[in-house]
Amino acid sequence: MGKVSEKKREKQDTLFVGSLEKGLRVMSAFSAHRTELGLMEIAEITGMDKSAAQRFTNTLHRTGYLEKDAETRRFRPSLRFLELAAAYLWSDPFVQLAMPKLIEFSRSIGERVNAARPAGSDIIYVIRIPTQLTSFSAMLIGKRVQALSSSSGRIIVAHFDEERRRDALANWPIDRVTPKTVTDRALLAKEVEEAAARGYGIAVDQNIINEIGISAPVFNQAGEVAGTVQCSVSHLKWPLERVHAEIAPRLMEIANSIILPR
Amino acid sequence: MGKVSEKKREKQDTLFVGSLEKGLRVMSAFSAHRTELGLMEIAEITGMDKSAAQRFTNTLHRTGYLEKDAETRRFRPSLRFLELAAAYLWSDPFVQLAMPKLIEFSRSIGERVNAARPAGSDIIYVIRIPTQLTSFSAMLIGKRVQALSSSSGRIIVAHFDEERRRDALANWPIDRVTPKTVTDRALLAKEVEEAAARGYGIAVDQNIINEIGISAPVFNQAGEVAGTVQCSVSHLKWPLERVHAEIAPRLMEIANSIILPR
DNA sequence: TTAAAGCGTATTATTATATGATACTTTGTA
DNA sequence: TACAAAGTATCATATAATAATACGCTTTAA
Repeated sequence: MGKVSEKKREKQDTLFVGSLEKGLRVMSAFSAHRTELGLMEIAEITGMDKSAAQRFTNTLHRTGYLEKDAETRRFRPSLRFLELAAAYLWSDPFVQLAMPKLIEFSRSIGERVNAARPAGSDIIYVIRIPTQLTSFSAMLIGKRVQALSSSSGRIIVAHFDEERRRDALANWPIDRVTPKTVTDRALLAKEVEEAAARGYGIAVDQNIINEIGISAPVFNQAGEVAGTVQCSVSHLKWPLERVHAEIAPRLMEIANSIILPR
Repeated sequence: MGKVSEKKREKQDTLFVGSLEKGLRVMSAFSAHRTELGLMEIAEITGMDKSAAQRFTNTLHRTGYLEKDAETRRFRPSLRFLELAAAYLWSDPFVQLAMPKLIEFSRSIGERVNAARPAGSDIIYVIRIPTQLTSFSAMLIGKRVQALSSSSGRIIVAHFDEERRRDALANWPIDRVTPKTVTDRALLAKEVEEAAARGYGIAVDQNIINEIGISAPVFNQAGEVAGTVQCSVSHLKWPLERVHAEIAPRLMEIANSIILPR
């Protein structure tokens, strides 16, 4: 049913090129858990028939966006995917402004430092400066994390107006990631309130055990949180008091020094 | 003329979806120097007429791949571009294997450490661990650099067989980037020979003044250079003797410890 | 060793879908 | 204020994408 009306809308709109959308769907079929896909898998994931998968897959291969293993005939993303990332990074003033300050901070603090952007009910990391060994995913640029389980997401929501905040707290997904991930929405509301009061977000053991995340907000001219600068430290090395006393103020200072255009 | 035969080939091949290719062309219109584009600019860059640019642009916008400034009506890459990068990074075993070792190395040496992959006559950076402030472009993942002007490219070419090496040295582009960029192909051949003899690549002042790049090769099962691990240091801080004595051996050790599949 | 199933590849007729010309609207500038 | 340039909307047409079908190869089970 949804599919029918969707098709109808597309059909009526001659400014929407369905083939492009399908090709993009093939590209985004690849992810952390789908690093290498065969034709039939792609067909299944994208909801296309074999022929369609064949065509788009072939086109992406010929244009250099997909690698094809000659033996297994399976596809993988190519370096072109990374080049697109470079184009994004050049276009984002937040990244350009934050980068030098975060490098400096990372040098002085010796801990992992990141920057993120809100993306719906998630955040996406746009800068990652690894200094300590952790899980691979904690070093990945472009990684998507559910907002409510991250320090960044919490300070973002904390600056929403009443209505949006209520909506986010009621409806945004909160899947359990670690045994300590807070999934109780009332508790989460408390966390967000505290973040609002403090001015920065905190997340303890939410995505990785023994990890504390601290996030300070960067505002755009409209006064919304357009991004966050973040630091991740080990609980064992950094008791909460020291986090509040030594890390948070410096992150806030960095965040405040970043003035975004428009 | 080339265009005609190209068109013909595409026309005959029903497995090639031209609309997708055009959409991709729009996406890749964005780059370091084209961070924000209007409709007409996109039309010009991609060689499309206004209508085509309108359709693809609109489709990319509606699917969330392009941001559109409501006031200026200009387009910019969206975070989706970064998500694709994450998919690539997950899929590349070299990145996964190299990452922890390079973080460790970066911590101990305190200098910028990178990894790159060959891409035609260029290399593309797949890992960047910034520790010292430099130009923004030197911190960018996905950044493309002409191979012959980089330490990584030189050690890659050094491991080519006779014929490919000759071809690369004769035909690959060598645009001047800094006043000291080596553009003399005979000199470049010397550099590559020396790299072959040493086992690692060196590039002094080639992309950034006062910068020394050092690259060690990582081989795949077929014995080709599939990637490089690299370190960038300041000439002022690191005289060449120390680079050879202290950095190169450690990079070689790291490179040798990375065993790529297939 | 053979049969069967599953996957990737190739070819085709059909028409849905992308196309590009044109006209309209808005924006910015002389 | 008027003109030019950029963005937006509409539409008839045929190109170019489609999905069905058939083929060949590899893997697994009988």
